[in-house]
Amino acid sequence: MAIDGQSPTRTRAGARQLIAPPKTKRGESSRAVILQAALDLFQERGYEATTMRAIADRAGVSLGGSYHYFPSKEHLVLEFYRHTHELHAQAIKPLLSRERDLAARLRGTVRAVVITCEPFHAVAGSIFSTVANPSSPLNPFGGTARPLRDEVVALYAEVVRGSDARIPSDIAEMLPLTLWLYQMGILYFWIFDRSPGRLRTLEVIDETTDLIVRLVSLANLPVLRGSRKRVLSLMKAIVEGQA
Amino acid sequence: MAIDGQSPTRTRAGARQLIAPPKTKRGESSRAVILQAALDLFQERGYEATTMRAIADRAGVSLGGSYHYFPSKEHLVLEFYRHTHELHAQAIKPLLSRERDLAARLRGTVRAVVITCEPFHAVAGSIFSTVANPSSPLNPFGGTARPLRDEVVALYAEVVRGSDARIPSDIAEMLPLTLWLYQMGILYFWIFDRSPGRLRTLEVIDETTDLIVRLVSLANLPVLRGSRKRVLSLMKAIVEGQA
DNA sequence: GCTCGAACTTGAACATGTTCAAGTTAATAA
DNA sequence: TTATTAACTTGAACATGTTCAAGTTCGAGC
Repeated sequence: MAIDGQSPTRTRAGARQLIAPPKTKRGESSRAVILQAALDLFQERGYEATTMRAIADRAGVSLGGSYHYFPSKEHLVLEFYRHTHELHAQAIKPLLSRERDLAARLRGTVRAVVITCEPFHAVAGSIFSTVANPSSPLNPFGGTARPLRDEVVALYAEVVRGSDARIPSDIAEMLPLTLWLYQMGILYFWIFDRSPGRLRTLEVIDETTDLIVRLVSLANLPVLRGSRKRVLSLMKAIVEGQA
Repeated sequence: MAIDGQSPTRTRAGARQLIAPPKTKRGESSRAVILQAALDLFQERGYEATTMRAIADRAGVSLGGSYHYFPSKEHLVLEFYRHTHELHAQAIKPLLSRERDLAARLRGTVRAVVITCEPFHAVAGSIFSTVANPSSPLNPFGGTARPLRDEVVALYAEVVRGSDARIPSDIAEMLPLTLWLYQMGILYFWIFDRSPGRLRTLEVIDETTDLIVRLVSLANLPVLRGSRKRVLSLMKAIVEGQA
């Protein structure tokens, strides 16, 4: 028995290991068919109820097959996550090119998140918890999922940049990351939301986006100057320490 | 193959089932010895690296033994969580009876959280992710862990109540829950903190507790009245909808 | 002291994520 | 055409959390 704090058979080894993309036509098609099977099954049954054996079955490959292309089951979820991000980005394109009001842009963007994710609502809980795990490759503060997180943050940067709101530069710098974090909070709320049509979440989104925009505009008040400076420099320190 | 979104062998059944407390001396001692073994092992090796077989071994019972007293491995963590809560409550007793300044009470309380949890820092990540899982019995928004969460919220109510700060009643009502949520955020930051002596977390605590107290005192400003009302009624609606 | 049954204990069996040594395929070089 | 070899595929084997039918213990009631 190992006493060194590591299990003798640490099953997470593969999770850190990079896997080269397919090198042949056959490989490409195998990867695609496995991924599609996984995406479908996650949506049909949820994360935990989807077994690697079921994925292999539906993809028409053998059990070990997926592991040639994806280091772990979690990595398959990462692709799932990327997929919904692309749906979301696509969905808000018209809004972002038409609307200039910051509150409306923000509201529309966050509403689009939960609307895009609605088909996966039943599944979302277990995925979220995997995402929250600091040692998971899906953790947005960690390594593997970092690029995807940066894409989402960039999307919120675009929400802010394309608006006609005049925002002090120190706030504008931190706002996208803050909004991403805020979106995570909304998603967590949405997971617990059992109201019909997820109306409660939509209400909370409307109310909070409005509040955020109002708070940003209030931040210039003399009484708030001090706190604002402190908040922003704290956030900056945290972000920099993280990188 | 089941297509109904439930795995044919749902292994979470036991997790919801209540288990009666031991009825005999032998049962009591078995439960205690299993729990102690689990607590020790979690601390030594972490959550994932601790196997049910190892717990059974150290406790001197057979593999299935634990399942007579704890419905799942996660329920053993719940006890672990309760244990640290008790350590924490004990640790801040002197502070709460001596100090009256709100900022100092809050700072001391939150500092005590991370100091109490320090021995489990390496383990905390996997535990946190279990806690975040909406379908886990450990989830504080869910069922089983609710009483424990209420205890922690009550502790923050005491932090506020025992201070000499004069806080508007509508804020005072929501503050304990907010502070509990804030503490969760700090813990999540702390999990990622690799600075020596966890100094960065302590700095963030000092800065943020100060900011919170300052914000509370600013909330009476006329310009902030509107936002404050909206924030508080939103929070109230959320809390009530949750229950 | 004896019996009965609830409380407790056991460990084989199961489903699952992951590993890996061995096998198969097919594109390129000769 | 044939040989070479990297890419790809396979499925048995492993460790693990959990279940459960079958056994054991021991105190209450006679």
